[in-house]
Amino acid sequence: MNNQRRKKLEAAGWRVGNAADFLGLTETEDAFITVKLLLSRRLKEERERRKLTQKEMAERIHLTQSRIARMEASDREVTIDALLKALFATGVSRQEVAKTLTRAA
Amino acid sequence: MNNQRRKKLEAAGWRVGNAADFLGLTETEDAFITVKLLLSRRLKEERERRKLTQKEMAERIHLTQSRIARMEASDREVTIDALLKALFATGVSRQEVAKTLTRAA
DNA sequence: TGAAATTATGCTGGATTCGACATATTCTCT
DNA sequence: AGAGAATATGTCGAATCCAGCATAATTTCA
Repeated sequence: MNNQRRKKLEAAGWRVGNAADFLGLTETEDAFITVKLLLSRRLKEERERRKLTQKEMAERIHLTQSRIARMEASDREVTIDALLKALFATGVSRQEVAKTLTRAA
Repeated sequence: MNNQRRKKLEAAGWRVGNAADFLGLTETEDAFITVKLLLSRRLKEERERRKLTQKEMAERIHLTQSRIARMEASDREVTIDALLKALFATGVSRQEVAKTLTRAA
């Protein structure tokens, strides 16, 4: 199992090594997790582009460092709602978000 | 206040007639609600294009009619996560979702 | 008009997520 | 290696969301 897939499964709440390897993800789950992954990556890119630490980023958009960390990790408990709010608060436009979603998984 | 704005405010949990008219929404809130509105519209369009009732639609993607109704209404309690899952379950692709987000608010 | 179908809204208990803080782990230098 | 910065993870109470069911309101059409 490659690393990309491993991360995707873990984000979905799977523990690598269980039945997911055999069952696979449904297309719906796959598309959903991909969106989440793309948005979390974009959030991290935005932060790095601005050369900010997670702490600094958090302060600017009124969150905590831990929350930013989990968002960037595309953690299970993080919703797409939360990611979008963070991206918009960071100044990313709706059009840019749309473009991000077209990226290859 | 036009109808578009009224719906947007109500979706955000405002009761029309309160201070929102004077304060306005922040840009972040506005972008977020707009995304939600565009996705809920798309969901309704998909259903109507297939000439399905909410009940039929609900059965196909394993939800209830009331849930579909609230999603299409862009109800406050409905998350973007839920809307995306419904859209993907309906067969809309990630690329199509992205395109939907570029529509005019 | 009025019955049937369709859509919208009220409610509730259980599950999930959020924000916040503490602490652990990893990374980056010298 | 070791200090300090940066990032990741554990936990918890409060807030929010979800599924499901009942019922109200609206629409359709004979």
